Amino acid sequence: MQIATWNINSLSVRLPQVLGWLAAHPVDVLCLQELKLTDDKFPFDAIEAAGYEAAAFGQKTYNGVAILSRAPLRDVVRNIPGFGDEQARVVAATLDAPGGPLRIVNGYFVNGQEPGSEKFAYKMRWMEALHDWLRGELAAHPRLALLGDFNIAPEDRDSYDPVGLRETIHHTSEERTHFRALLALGLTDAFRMFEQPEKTFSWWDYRMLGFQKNRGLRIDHILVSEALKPLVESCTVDRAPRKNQQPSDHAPVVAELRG
DNA sequence: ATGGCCAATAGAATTGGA
Repeated sequence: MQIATWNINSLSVRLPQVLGWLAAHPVDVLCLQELKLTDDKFPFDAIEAAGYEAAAFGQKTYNGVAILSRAPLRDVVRNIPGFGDEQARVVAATLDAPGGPLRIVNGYFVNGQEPGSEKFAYKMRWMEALHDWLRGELAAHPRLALLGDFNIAPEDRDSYDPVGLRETIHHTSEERTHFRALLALGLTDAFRMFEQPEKTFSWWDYRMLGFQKNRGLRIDHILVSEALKPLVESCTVDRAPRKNQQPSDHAPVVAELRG
């Protein structure tokens, strides 16, 4: 089976591209971020017609996440329990898969704007809360995958300019420490389980011909638990949708799980 | 000179993204 994540930067604008991509890549699970719409405007009918159930958690203008799944979803959690958050950034759900129940956690991590800013402090608090909540989630659901837009380039090789951008947003030591703390829970970056082309990224700035020059970052990730790790057969970035007319600035990341 | 684009809101300029 295949699980995927894609920050689509407005579902209203990108719904046709999402449906088109799903038609060509009928993944079992697709986690979306930056819906930028409220749940009453979520296109449940079009998603259902494409063969998917959706657990949506949106808000007006900003943020918003959803899990699309071919199998029914249950035990849906919206945002991090106990962490009061005005912003819709997390949705989690369980589905039945060949090897047993699969827990999907979809996160739209805080951008953080600039180190030292209030938004950066919020990013740190948010990641600490996510980390602490995930410890229990992993204990309750050994077969767990954390997918989403992490807004962190975990290592220098995940950035087009690691020297020029050292300690800037997405590259700071603090952010990378938080990323490693997630790994220390027993999660593995599925992308790095395999040989990958140099300079593989998942986001490119709309400005400055970012995509054409491959000036990008790898900030969208799929992390898998110890129980899932032996089942991962591949993990790739699909650059093709970034070439669409009116593209999202992010590309989908897809992992193949055996079974 | 450190930007240039894109989306939402509103109905022009601002906020946020990364």
